[in-house]
Amino acid sequence: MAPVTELTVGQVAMRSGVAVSALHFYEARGLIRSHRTSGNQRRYGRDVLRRVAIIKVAQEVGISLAEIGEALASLPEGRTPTRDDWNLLSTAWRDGLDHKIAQLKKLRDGLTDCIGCGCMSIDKCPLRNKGDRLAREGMGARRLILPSPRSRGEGA
Amino acid sequence: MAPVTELTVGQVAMRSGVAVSALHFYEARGLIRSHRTSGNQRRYGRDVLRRVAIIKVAQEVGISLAEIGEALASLPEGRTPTRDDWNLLSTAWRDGLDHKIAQLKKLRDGLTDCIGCGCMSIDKCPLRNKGDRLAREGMGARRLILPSPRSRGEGA
DNA sequence: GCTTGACCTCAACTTAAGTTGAGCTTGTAG
DNA sequence: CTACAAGCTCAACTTAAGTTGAGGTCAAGC
Repeated sequence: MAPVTELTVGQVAMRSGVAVSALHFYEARGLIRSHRTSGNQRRYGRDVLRRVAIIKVAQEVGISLAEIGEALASLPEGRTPTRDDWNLLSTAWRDGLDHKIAQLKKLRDGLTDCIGCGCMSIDKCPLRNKGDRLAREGMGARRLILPSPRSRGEGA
Repeated sequence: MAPVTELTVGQVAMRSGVAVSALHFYEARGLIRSHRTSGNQRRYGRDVLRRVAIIKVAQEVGISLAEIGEALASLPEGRTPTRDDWNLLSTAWRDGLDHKIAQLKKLRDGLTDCIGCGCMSIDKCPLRNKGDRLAREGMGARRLILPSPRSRGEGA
């Protein structure tokens, strides 16, 4: 029984519930790391399970892989989060989530107001008129966020 | 003063705040319609503004173009929504929004619980263990929704 | 009558987060 | 020692919602 602390991709996939291809992908993105055997196969330390768990939680919260990567990388020495690190991360993420919920509520209330209102006259719709601002501020509910390299849609 | 009721793409873009290319795109998707001049240029009726307004609101709520298209198409004769139609649509969408908010709240509460907890031991994390279910139910917060044609990630 | 500017089509590119497949290597069990 | 499972790399594909660009037409002002 040599130290079985090393895990293969397949084992990590099984235990973490993410696909092997996803693990490769995360590694390419720098979210997890591995070393290789003489035969070029990946071996992971057990800490990878923690990292993957965090990645999954963060994703559910709506954090992009890029952001997750930054958060993990910003930790001292890029170490796998300790309990304290995790407190920091999860607190920040929870706050983001709170914010998103608040935005959605605003939107819902707008929509509620809108239901009986004169929306159909286009110009005096509360949602149309405050919704714009809301959307431009970048809430997370849009399916795909395009940074839009050059915005050329200037009004007038 | 002949009926100036006809709008060019550019005019619609200006008045609705969406790019010309997006209007083309919506048209290709069947969300809006136009007829053409002898010179093959698009002309829109004023109702297009209403449709576009609705599309934008629905998008903010997190509805995909496909769903919006279906909703619009499901109206009798595929007409541009009347006030009553709009009531129906917006009510349904608001309910969806409510649901999404509820999901996010659950997630946030899980995260809150998680902050002080023994998460880092991976196995006994409440979020890890109920979060899975939550996520699989398909909440809207994930950035990109992949229908995943064949799911092959069967556990054990 | 010609030159802008708005319009047209169509194809290719973008981002995110992976998946799928081909073609090849490793490792292990019988 | 030889299969066969698992691993490897790399490229191409997927979805959503458009954008960007090339190459060509239309309309209006001067």
